[in-house]
Amino acid sequence: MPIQKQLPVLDQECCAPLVRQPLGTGEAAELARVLKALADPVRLRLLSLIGAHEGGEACVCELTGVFDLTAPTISHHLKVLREAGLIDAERRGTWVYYWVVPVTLNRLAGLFVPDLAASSSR
Amino acid sequence: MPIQKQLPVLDQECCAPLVRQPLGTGEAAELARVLKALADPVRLRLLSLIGAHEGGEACVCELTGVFDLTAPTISHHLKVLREAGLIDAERRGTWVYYWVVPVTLNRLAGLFVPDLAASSSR
DNA sequence: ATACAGCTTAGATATCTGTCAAATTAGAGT
DNA sequence: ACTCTAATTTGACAGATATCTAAGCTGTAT
Repeated sequence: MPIQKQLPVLDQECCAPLVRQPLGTGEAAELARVLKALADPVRLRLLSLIGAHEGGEACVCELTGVFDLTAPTISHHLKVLREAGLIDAERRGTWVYYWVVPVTLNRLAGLFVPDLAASSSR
Repeated sequence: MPIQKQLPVLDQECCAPLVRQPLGTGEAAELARVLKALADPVRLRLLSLIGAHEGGEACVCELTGVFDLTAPTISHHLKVLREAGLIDAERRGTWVYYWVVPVTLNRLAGLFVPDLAASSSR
């Protein structure tokens, strides 16, 4: 009975969970909220810059220069990412530091990849 | 030299690629385009319904009833998903059938999970 | 042919969103 | 106290978006 054993394995490893089981209304609303925060070129790059930055965090002053945008605009995008739970921030003296919240990113990952149960940090 | 061997492994398996290396401007723009298509509760559910439907495809007539929206609105959302390359469609007689394009979904998956090189179908 | 059902397109509208300039807050260092 | 720098908030505005109604298109069946 090799077939019976093969199917369950495929069931776990194949295909994005998103397209394996219909998403509920509530789930969809919540996920859309987070995806919407991510679905912007500037915010994608901001998140990426913050996450990839040395120490896993970045000061706003290190982010503004990268873009051809004013400080208020960057601040706005950071706020959107923050309210979506994708990043968090803390003021330390003169500067404000931002870092990525792994849990929220992993929730999105769970849409595309099965079995990501307890992913590691960062 | 166990450390030298361990680091490269972590480098491959840990953390979303998105937050490991800064995203380029072009990449970010392209990804944002696809994410924006996905970042809507109705479209998330549509994609999920289509993908999870028997045979991997669904007729529009099977989708409209699920939502409290008019047919033109559903049609609009399907068009957005289609133009993002997330789904494709074909008319067969009276009905139009939609199915998920795995390649595009996998490109998104690659943001969150490393090493997803050649993922399987659907 | 005519009518009907499935689906899309076109046009209209209210809401949301990205951006900037100006004003505001918060801390550091004279 | 004052000033300078870092960052956010506010207000305004142009452009995008989600939704609807009405109209159009494309097959099937009578």
